Amino acid sequence: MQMRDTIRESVARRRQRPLVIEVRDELERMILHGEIAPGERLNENALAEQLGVSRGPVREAARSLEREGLVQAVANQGVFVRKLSIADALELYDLRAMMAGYLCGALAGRADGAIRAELRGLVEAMDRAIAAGDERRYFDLNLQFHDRIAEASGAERARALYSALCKEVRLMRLRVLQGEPSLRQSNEEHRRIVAAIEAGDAAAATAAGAGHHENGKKRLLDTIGQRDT
Amino acid sequence: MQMRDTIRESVARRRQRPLVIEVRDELERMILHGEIAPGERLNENALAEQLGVSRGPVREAARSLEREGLVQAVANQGVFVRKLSIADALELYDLRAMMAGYLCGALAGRADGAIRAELRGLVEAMDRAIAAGDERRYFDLNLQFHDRIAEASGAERARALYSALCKEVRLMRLRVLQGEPSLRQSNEEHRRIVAAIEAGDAAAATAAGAGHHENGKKRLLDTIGQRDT
DNA sequence: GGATTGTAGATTGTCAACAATATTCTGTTG
DNA sequence: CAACAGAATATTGTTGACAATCTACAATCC
Repeated sequence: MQMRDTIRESVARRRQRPLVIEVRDELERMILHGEIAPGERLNENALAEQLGVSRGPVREAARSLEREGLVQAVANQGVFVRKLSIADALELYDLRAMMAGYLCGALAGRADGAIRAELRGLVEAMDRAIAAGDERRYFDLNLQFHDRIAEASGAERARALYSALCKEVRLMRLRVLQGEPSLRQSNEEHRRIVAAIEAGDAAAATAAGAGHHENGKKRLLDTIGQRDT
Repeated sequence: MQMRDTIRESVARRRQRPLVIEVRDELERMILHGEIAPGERLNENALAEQLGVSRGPVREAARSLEREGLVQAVANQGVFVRKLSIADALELYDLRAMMAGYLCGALAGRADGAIRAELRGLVEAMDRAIAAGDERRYFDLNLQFHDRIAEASGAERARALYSALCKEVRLMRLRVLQGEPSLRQSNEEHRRIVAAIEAGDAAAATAAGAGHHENGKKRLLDTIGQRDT
């Protein structure tokens, strides 16, 4: 029974963000910024008052965050910011790497001139940031680089999962000041990813994308001084 | 600040499933059984009355399902059962295959005698089901086989994702009556998975697990008569 | 006759109050 | 003084009501 698309489109354009979404985003921000620490409880009353809404939207937002893995609900006790074990974190890194590989592989099969140029430009900009010793800028560009790949890949579900996994990883709150050599190495990997995408080589792009993300796991293992898988 | 375990245990025992969870499970069941068709709206009032609860829990449950990908919420219009495009479905099959591969690989590194024996037993039982021409039983055992791998893998997040992706795939409501030759082939792949796990060969187990799940995608492509990736 | 506008009904969004449960505090007892 | 019992408090679970918004239909105008 689908009517004219023009109507549906205008409806979609007119729709405004419901309060629940606003609340969810704000809670997510608070958690990711460490304003609510892992293991801490999300007090519905306090949050509702603080955000100027009633408890309903806060509860709905919390359910949303629960499915995303950022919080855990316990019956009659409340929802708590998730506390990651080392094993959890290692698994998250694996999954994120897999997802990144998939996104890169998907993009390799469909990248047009615009996104290719954009990715090349980002890699060069990161080179300049390294040369200028601007780690903060490198960090931002790096984020943008991976976001653009995810968006342009056309793999909507994978992009959403990748994004959620990145957020979950941030629950660890690891300080990853990398230093110049590490940055240079990282951008070299970016270059390999772009090369594989431009060559239309999906397998190589998958491998390059996944491999690049496995560094996070390696750093974590170095930090805690283990040497296992 | 942990007090005696006896108290904590009794608390854990006493806690009952909140209404939201019950509602979520019921809604999920209705959607997966096609009682609410893709594209259809979830009427809060009607569902609340039907389930004997108020709209609050229904709304929270819907948010939960939204994150899981089974429904989609539109502001001021309601939440709708997600309608999958062919592209969506293909992506889901890919992601599920990846996740299954990861689970098999993880299990290869930690499978003890009990789970090995259990998996072997399931494969043999599936053989017998094929011989008896009991497709329904094969279907159940197959589900159990993959569930047990997911549980025993120890990869909690991956297991949850795998489970969610399986549910999403079911939104397609594809009839997959396979016929005996296809079943035989499928169980042969199961055997390969178990062999790789028992050999402790993570790479082989990953490949076998992923490969096995790519059949679903092939069947879908056959069905719609395409030959692309 | 077709398009537009206005109105009525249905539905979602939000809230505040009440009930059920968990946590904390305090006094008592062995 | 430690452990327990019970009250007091805080917090979550659930509900029904009200406001905002959308959808469908009918009356009006060109």
